[in-house]
Amino acid sequence: MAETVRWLTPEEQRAWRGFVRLHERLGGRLGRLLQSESKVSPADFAVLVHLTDSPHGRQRYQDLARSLEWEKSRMSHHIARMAGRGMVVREECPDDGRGAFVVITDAGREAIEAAAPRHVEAVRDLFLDHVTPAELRVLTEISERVIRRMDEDPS
Amino acid sequence: MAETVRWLTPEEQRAWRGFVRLHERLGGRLGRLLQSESKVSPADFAVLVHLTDSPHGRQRYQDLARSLEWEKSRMSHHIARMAGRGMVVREECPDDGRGAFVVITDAGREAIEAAAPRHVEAVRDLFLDHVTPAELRVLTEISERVIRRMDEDPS
DNA sequence: TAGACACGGTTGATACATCACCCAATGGGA
DNA sequence: TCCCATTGGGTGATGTATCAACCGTGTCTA
Repeated sequence: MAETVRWLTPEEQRAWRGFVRLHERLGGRLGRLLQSESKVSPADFAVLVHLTDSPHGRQRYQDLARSLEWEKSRMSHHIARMAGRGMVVREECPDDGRGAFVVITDAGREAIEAAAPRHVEAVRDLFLDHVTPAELRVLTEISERVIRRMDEDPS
Repeated sequence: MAETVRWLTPEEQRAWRGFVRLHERLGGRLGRLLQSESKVSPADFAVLVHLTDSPHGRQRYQDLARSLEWEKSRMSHHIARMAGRGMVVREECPDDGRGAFVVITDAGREAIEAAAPRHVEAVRDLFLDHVTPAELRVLTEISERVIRRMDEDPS
């Protein structure tokens, strides 16, 4: 079995390593920047973005988890910590006795509004400004195609 | 200041989110696969790959940290855990009283040789097989260009 | 040759992710 | 109507990442 492995060609190897490293570095910098300048971690940021995108700044735990592709356990722990820092609150759901909402607070809105401009600027400085529109289209297409494949085949 | 932010255009937004999500999903799957089938975490895997690439399967902590872009602290903690599991050993450095080597063990070699084929196969199945050679070249170029920029400007 | 400073690595505290379970509410059949 | 599988969420243990502070060793220079 091990003898039939199709190892990566040099170009494939280079592409794959480059891709992995790109994300590592980019993610690292953006994360550090967010955290150092605004007391909002990348995870916090993602949660807050989704909440501000939702009506009344509220979402069910599960829906949030699905759109962030987090496990419910992670969501639960993380929201608890964020609630502890006053950025969100947990709210019971009257319709469904089991369910719960997570709702953004004023402090949460302030936090993300403070963090967003620097974040967007950094995404530009570090990434978008160095990619041509044509390349960007290729990247978008690759990403969406591969993600679609993974959706179809939950392995 | 907040008024002068160049927010992302819809295409940029789509590209950026796609890129971020692509890595999240791909990384998640590959990591889970690695861990579930071989008792080697993605971090372990990276360390072992670098060690097998080095003469005598040994490298200085710092060198390893630099090429993986880890902090020395992370390296220290992680190697300690890997040593606990018998995949590597720590070795004093005679030339430099401060320094130390990390050396792969036979068990470490077995572990990575067991894990690599499945990993490569998954990288293909999930990613490379869905990207054309031309797209792959674009991706490589983007990655290397952006990484180069970050090297030049350590912000 | 004595400081002073840089380097290589370690440690402990804290935050975070994941896993394996748990629990209660729900909703569909038999 | 009862039963039971499913769903929405929570919990605690464990492994991992990050930060800051630390320590001994090496190196440079006054």
